[in-house]
Amino acid sequence: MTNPTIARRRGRPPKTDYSVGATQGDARAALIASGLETLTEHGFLSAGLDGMLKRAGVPKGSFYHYFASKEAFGQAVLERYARYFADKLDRHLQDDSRPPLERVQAFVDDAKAGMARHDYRRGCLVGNLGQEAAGLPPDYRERLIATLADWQRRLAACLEEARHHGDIASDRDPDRLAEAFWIGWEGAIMRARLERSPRPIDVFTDSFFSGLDTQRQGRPSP
Amino acid sequence: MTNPTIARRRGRPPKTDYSVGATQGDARAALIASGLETLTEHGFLSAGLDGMLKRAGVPKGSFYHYFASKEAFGQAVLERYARYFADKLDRHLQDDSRPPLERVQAFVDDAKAGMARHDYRRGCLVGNLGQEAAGLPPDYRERLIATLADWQRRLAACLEEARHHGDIASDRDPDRLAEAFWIGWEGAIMRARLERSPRPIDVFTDSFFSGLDTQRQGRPSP
DNA sequence: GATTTTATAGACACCTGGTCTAAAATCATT
DNA sequence: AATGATTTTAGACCAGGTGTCTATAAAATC
Repeated sequence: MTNPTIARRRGRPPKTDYSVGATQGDARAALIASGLETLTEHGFLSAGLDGMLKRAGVPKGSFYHYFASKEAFGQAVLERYARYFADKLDRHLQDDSRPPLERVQAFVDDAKAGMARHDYRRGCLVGNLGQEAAGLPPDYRERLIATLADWQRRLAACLEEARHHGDIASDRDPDRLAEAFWIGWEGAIMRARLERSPRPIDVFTDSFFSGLDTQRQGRPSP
Repeated sequence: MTNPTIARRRGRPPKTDYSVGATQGDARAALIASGLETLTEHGFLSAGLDGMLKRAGVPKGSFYHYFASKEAFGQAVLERYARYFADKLDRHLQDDSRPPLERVQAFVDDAKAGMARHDYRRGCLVGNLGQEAAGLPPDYRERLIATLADWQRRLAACLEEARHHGDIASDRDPDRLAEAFWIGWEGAIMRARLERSPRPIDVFTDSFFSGLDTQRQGRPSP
């Protein structure tokens, strides 16, 4: 709502406009940013274009110049979100200055802080759209599944390191652990949003970590 | 869709109609049953009354005779679902003929079979509505939180038994474990629906059980 | 400078979905 | 049997959503 309204002048904008402000002149980017905010909060189906247009300060007529339909728009937003999230994952999970499991915890803390910053009103776009999959165009399903598989690969690589590092029992499969992580993660984000509290995320991650290695349960190793 | 269409005659129906058929004459029950099917698949906001009315064989005009609004209808459906689910839980978790953890697995198998029966198109109503909480009337949030707390109590009691039974490490808190279970459970149901597969449920439950007791990881106990 | 291309403005058509009112059919009572 | 009350229904209504269309303006191209 505090978004700077981009130039509303009629007709093709002057070339120099692009260098004026951050989002100024780039209606498409403003629309996607607005879509990210709205879709992470309300999902796709019950989100109205009008609200997103107003938030971006872009008139309706411009929307269909940049996107073929609301459906195509949603895909663009999802793609952007997936990239944003994968970058965040890599930033933490490939941080060689810390042991692997600490990197995972750092990612969790980062995500938790993000949720708190928005008063636990926004969730994970993948989770939101996943729940709506029944009413979404079929291509969405594939994209969502592929996105989760991508995140799983990135996490599994880090867990594999943790296993070599001795923090995960050697008979556990990092890939399956990563799969379990994202399954539970989506549940935790959903619940955190429902209760407007970070607690579900903590309960889940503690449970996840405590299942990796028996040391964490205060039992002597063999 | 194969639901028996109830009498569509106009005006007040004859008194004897109530004894004719099972659902006949009871439009309210038919509506709730229809709502259960639709809302578990599509959620609340993007579900249209028309579809549910058609499925129930009840004309549109009748709806507001039985319910004050779509919102009140949703609450009635949720209440019904919570009761149905709590009954299912108790049926399994209080089955004294089996050890506690086997009862949990029996519940999981039951739920899995239910999902398969509907081709993984229907999910958990609590999960669906939870994800939509941002756009739902505020009373929904409380009801959803209370419902999950109720399920948590029922599961915790069973896990407490399991702890006495020696299947759970004595330093683990059954209540917190139960909390973690439902957090992950909702994630698993969501993912199973997205992938139209029981695998996410298996991955989650295996992960949950393997975190309860180190014995399950093939390590010698102290 | 004339033409074409790109971008915007905002009304409008069309549809769907939730709500409400007036009417229809039956019951209850005299 | 006639009248009034009760229960159910049909369909109109209106708000809000998506997508379209024409007019306009600036820039690029010729």
